[in-house]
Amino acid sequence: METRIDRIKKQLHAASYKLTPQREATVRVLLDHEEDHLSAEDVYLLVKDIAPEIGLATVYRTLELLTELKIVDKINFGDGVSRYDLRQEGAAHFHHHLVCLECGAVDEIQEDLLEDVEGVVEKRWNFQIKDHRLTFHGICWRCHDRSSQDPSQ
Amino acid sequence: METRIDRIKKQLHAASYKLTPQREATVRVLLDHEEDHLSAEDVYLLVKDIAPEIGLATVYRTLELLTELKIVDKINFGDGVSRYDLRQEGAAHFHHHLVCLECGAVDEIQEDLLEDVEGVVEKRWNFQIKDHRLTFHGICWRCHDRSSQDPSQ
DNA sequence: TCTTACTTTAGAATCATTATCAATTAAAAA
DNA sequence: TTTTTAATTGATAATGATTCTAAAGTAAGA
Repeated sequence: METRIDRIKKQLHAASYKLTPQREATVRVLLDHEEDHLSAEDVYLLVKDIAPEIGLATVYRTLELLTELKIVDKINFGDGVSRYDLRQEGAAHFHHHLVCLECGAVDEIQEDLLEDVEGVVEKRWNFQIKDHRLTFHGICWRCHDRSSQDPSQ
Repeated sequence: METRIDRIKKQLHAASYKLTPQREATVRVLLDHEEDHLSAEDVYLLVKDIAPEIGLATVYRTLELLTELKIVDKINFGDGVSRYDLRQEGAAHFHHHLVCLECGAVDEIQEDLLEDVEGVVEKRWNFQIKDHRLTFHGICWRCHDRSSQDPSQ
């Protein structure tokens, strides 16, 4: 069985990059935290557990490289740090996010939902869409539930 | 006739802030560059033309204040600086952006377009939407035209 | 083995943003 | 009008994320 790492390795080779031990460790961390939205610093700290000799600069370079190859997406929720998010394999577009203003949780929406909107934008603005970023800010279901149970709120 | 500045002044007063000369100069710059997406540094340089004694920190503070009052929106296109964009008066939500990957131009879409999508998200994910950020990355009509005229492309 | 190109590390440098603090200004109270 | 109080500002220092640099390491091909 071909693993996800193998396929990423092929993508790197196709662009004439090597999957060095440092790069592999970084990718593994991203795979192990697919649900999260890690900053470079977060990734660095996690990678150090499996490859203690790695340097922060290498993590930054690797993340940049993976972004270039569209294996990860770099995203910014306005808190001063860039976050890195693995793309679903084969996904044409980046998935969407729900950011809770109350607890700060970030949930993902894998469904596209934007087909119609993109059709309108392409035609009406004559803009050839390659990718998108869509983030909703609001109150997540957890905080919603919490405050409806708690009469003090 | 009540001007836009007057209305902003009222919004500040309602939140018990003053429209100081520095703040007024900053707002004027934003009004005069409504089409642009200025960084704090950009705003600072422009404000200096009409209020040379102003400090960079004050510009940052003013932009933060205006963001808090939802008079401007802070947005990040991934180039390492925050940009500040006046909200349309009375707009419930932030407008969308088209970022050209070729020439870097940023165009605005004032139409909402997301009503249906937001309805789905609110219901299906039980998420109470307060605002959104939507940016499309692709090729703008100008670059599109250019390359269709130029056979070398 | 020799050469070449790629990659890494550690730390310095850079750049945007935020914090500090004394000085200024404006409004409120007397 | 004077006094008091709180808000605001400007200069600059501090912070924190990210990028750059230079020397050393690594791997692959000739």
